[in-house]
Amino acid sequence: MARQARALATRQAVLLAAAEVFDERGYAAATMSEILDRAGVTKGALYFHFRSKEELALAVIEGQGAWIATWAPSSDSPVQTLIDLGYAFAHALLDDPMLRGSIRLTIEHGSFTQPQIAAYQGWTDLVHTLLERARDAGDLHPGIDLAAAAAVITGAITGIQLSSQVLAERRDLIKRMADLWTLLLPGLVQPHALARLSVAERADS
Amino acid sequence: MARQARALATRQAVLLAAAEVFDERGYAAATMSEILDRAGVTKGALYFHFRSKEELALAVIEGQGAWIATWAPSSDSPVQTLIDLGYAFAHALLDDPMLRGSIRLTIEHGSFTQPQIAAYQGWTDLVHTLLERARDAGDLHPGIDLAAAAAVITGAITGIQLSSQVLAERRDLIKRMADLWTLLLPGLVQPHALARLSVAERADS
DNA sequence: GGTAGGATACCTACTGGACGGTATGCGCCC
DNA sequence: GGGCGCATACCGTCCAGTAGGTATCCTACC
Repeated sequence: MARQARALATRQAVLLAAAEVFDERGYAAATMSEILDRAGVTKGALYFHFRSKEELALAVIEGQGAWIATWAPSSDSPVQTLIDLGYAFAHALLDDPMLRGSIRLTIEHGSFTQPQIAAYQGWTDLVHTLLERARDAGDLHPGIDLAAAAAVITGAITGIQLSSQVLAERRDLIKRMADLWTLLLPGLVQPHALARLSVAERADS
Repeated sequence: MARQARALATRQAVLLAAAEVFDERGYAAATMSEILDRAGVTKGALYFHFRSKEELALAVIEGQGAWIATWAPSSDSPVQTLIDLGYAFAHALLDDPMLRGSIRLTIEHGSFTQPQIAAYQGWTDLVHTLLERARDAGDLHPGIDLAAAAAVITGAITGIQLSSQVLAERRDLIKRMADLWTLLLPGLVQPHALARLSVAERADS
């Protein structure tokens, strides 16, 4: 697997361009030509690295896994970490074309079905783990169904992000995220824990 | 505008088939041929009623407006009505292909941008109105930002529905809706009002 | 350290098919 | 009998993917 540095660079260029185009047009409406142009690469180069349009899309979707993998807890408090995760995700959506394309492809449950489920599951698992820690810390209301709460939270964030994109090109995404936590947290965490949380975005990571 | 009955029938057949195909494949991946086949109609008939693929899609999106227009409040309590609206929407998503296609097209912020915003806005306005009534009835926490809450609720329902579709083909949609209300309501309504609500689906409409 | 030779990385031109849309014609209801 | 409603055949375009060639790099042997 001793690849050349140049090869890795073009591969990355293709991935980035593909993520951008997929994000803007969606899978079916995206054309290889536009990806080619934007990457500054020829067809031969692209099809050397990716055997088909679908394989390219799958590689873009994989970007989510990479993002999750590099993410690190930001606080001792699990719930605060969950809130911060939401904001980190929001900022990544605003800044990182790779994640944007990945998210759009995931949301478009289209021809390829399996990997989307994996991507969704990755987020839900992450949230679920944080909720478990919060429960063990005694921060949550007793009797909360963690799996249900994790599914609702990931689903809600998905929808918030989507509606913010359609209605305002994500300009109000951060505010919408704050609004979501304001509404959700009272049903999730106990008052004593709620008092210690910063619902608005915090200064540090 | 005295149209023939037959014409209206084929127009409806085309709309229904289009909604189904758009729902299953998305706008770009949907082909006119498949819509034609499923509607049992020829190209000439379709293009007599709709001048282009885009115009057909817009007509499908309009189905949402029709659904909202026919919907009627189910309870004296505004919040209960809001909850019931969520379940009614969920059932319509499970049963009504027209609404399904319309929702998918709305979610796919694609080539045509304007009407999606209108569709989103229709839902948000409806929720906003119900929240206003709830506030006037003294059911909500004081100081709640109604516009923000309306945006979060519609966004969250959008996302719940979407993740339920991707992960479980909407099989757990009703449960997810119940989970959402369980989490959301404590942050929205005051305890005395919460006690009177039925979060789970009710027997009547 | 120079070069043979194979593998890696990339380029260009092309193809086959599908797709949205149109032109034209024809029967049937009012 | 005229226009509404539909049928059929056709067209130009565009797109994913491929064929086949070329350049660039790495390794190894002398």
